Amino acid sequence: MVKKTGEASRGEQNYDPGSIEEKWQKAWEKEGFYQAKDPPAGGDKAEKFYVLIEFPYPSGAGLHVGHVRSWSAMDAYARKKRMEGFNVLYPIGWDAFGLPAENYAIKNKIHPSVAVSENIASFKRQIKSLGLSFDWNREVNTTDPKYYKWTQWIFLQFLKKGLAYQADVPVNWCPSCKTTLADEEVLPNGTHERCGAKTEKRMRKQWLLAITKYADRLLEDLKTVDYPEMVAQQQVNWIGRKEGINITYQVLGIKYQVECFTTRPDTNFGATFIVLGPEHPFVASLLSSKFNPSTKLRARVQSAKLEEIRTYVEKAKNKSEIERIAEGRKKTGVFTGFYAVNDLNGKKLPIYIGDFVLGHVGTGAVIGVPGHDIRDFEFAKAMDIPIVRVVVGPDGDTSEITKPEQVQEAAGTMVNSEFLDGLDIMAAKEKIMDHIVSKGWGEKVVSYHLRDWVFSRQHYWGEPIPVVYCANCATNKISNFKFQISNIKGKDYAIVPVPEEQLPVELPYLEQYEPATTGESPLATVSDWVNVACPNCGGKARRETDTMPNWAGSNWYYLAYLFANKLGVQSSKSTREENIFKENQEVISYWIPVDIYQGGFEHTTLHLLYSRFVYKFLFDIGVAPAPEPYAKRRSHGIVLGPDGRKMSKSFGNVINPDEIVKKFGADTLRIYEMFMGPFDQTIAWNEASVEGCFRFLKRVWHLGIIKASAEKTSAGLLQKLQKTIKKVGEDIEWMKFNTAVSAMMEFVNDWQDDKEGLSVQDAKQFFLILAPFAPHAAEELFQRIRNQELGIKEKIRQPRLTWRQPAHHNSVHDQKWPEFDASLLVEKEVTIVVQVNGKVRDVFRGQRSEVRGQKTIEQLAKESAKVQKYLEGKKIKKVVYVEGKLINFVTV
RNA sequence: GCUGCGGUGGUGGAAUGGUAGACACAAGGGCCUUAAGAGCCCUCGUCCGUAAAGGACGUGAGAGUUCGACUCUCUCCCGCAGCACCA
Repeated sequence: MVKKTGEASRGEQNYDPGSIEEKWQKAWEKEGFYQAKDPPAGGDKAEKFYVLIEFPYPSGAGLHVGHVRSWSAMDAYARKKRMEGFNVLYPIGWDAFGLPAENYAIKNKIHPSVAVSENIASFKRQIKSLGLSFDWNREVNTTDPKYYKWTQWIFLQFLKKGLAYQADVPVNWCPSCKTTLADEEVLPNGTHERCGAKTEKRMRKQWLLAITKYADRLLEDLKTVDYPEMVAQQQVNWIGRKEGINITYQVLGIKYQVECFTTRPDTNFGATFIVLGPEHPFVASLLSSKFNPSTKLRARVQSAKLEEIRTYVEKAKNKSEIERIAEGRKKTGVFTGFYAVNDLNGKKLPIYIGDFVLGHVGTGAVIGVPGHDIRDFEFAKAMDIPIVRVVVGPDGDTSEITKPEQVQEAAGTMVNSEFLDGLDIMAAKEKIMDHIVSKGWGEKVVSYHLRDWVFSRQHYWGEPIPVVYCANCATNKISNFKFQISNIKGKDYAIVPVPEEQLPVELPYLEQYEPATTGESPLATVSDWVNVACPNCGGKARRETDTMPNWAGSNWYYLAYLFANKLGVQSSKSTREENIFKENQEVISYWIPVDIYQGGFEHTTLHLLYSRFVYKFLFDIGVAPAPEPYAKRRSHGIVLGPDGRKMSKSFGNVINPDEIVKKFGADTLRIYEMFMGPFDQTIAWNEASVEGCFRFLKRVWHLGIIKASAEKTSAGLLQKLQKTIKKVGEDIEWMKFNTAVSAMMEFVNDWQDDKEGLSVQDAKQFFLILAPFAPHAAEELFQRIRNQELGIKEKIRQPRLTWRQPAHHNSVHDQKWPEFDASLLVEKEVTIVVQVNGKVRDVFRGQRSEVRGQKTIEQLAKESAKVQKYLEGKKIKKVVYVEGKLINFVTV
């Protein structure tokens, strides 16, 4: 834009974010202003502060205003911490492996590696236009071989410790696309999100990480960290620790025992049946051709009966999610013909198969106590099994249980239970557990909802799992053989880890990266990559073709930032064993734990739990310094479209941050996103309100130029300034960004109303507290006022900015966070509320020195006609007086 | 069903036991302007009262604790999120 000289000065009076924001962004970047300092050997004692945001997945859709919301807020937080003198680390990187990138690539016919680097470039440009104080020097990218070398290394450590293992697990299979699917690709109705075909479950050998081994610690250590209640509770539920007992029941007539897990052994005298899940091993052996019941039993298990069982089990196993939901909680089942015996009372318990019993929960077999468990009740009703009452609830009902609402699940007193009678259920539980254990009928166990983490994907765009399958090693058990064995199509293979010095196992560049129709990863088709010499015996071997899930790279990225520039310095030919974590111990122990980790609620039981697990493992192998990675976790609410719906292309309600920046500037966008509402709450976008924030900045700008040179700030305005400094500081600390902004708005309103305005010194103070929120405007105003100052004193005609060496010492962002003058906070004038029976009847204002003392106030209050009206003819029973605040007359 | 969070003007929200509705948006009116925009000023919970004064009611519903409750306790209703036939 070309301006005539004469207009320049007038032009500069107007707030024009376009003309200042980029200029400052460049200046800050040039100065490396936001680069965190690693602990200097023995020097600098600046306390560290690690602010972490969840690194973005660089999607093709570009930056979302939701990103902006949380990053701006955390940026304000980080900036304030910096101004308080902390050595702040606020890094960013890219979580770029995984399905979304692969799908985006398939859809747009761009290779994922190309798509990712394009998307990163545009994300970067967008992020940089927001003036966020990220330390770009530490950028990491999970798809960079230098990075995933260490993701693979971590996997090998798991393997070494036996915590990575293979098992047959059900996977989602799309019969139409002929590919395995991740859970997130299957819609809740059981169909494939891309093609809409009904998916199936198939068993497949997968890699698993033994997170359940860490369940207790993941649970226990939640007490040592500061997470929002909702997040901590969700993890507790997800881990789902339950103490109970596995009771063994002898099956009558054959040599077989059924184990049932229960948390309610106290009700065991009321047991009338056993139900096995369709996946239970007894069911399988019953149906297998090898099953050969004794002649005596054959009478009971007729082949017709077996057919019935077979049909039921087949049907149950093939039931889709939809069918189960459609059936609701209706119970079905089939009698096996077998009985087991309850050692407690010698009762015969018929054994059923029912699909409400899940194979993976407990022991996959349930002891049925229909009087005291609603599902058991429903099953008993459906199968016509007797119901026995063994607990009397608080309602004292001792009648026969015939209706679901009579089922006594909670608190009560034992009956019909021999030596337990009369006991409270909790006491009974203790007593019977000891009894059963001492008799050898069962053992106390802890069960978890959490299950081991399936760590394989049959997709292209992920970290290759760094192992090799070698048949020779397996058959010949070459030199101190220590490998796990994998049986593939009937043949044994040794699972040979790729030697650490050969990492990374690079993902080969593939033209055809679509999921293969064999159910294998597309990598399986690359024979010159797959076929490899066994690192152990040198013989012919095959690489693992599965890749890691998209969570793998995000498990440790917050550690990678700490030595981002040292990733992959080693030459690939080296034979030296490296351990980048060990080599960077000093840096890691300086920065860890993360002081505040900010991210979405949706990651609570996924990324957040997984990364805690991985970190604990790193701690156990001696490369991480503390038992928990994140000291504090906070989550942000979602930004919805203007229509109150989730932003989505199909609704056409997506707000593009670029457009807001273009129209109003980054500062307005940042302020609005912080002002829109409480940080952890879901809020709909409102463009009109964005304009309000723009108006606020325009006002600040205007006042900063014309009303910031008073000789002395008036007492009233000065006090307001002190209050605002205090409030803004506290609100940032409490992450109440919305009220911090409104406090500044209040102040600016007062500033505007004030005749004289602020003194230069006081105006600077205001720009300091504005700086974390509107970094560009605050910087520009701060520099202008500074130039003005210098100009007056030193007669330097400096048209621009005093950005001199050491440059950033002049920046508003390198000033000390202002302190408020507590003595000025005390209001000279106070308002005393006069209440009669708690209702406000009058209000006094006056000098604090005058309007004080209960006697004085009581006197004043009683003189008020408004108050008299309500006291007339009443006897005052009590007077409540709060100094400087209120007086309340309580009448009879 | 379980767990967690929430319910306050036309709207987003503020108020952590002491004047409910800060701040902002929307709406209405005015000033300025040839006009538009921008900016500035005023009104703005509901009802009664003539506009003022003044009054009554009011934070999902009901009860309780308290001199005093949006705030604490209990019961219920509704909404959101996560988990869910978890034995």
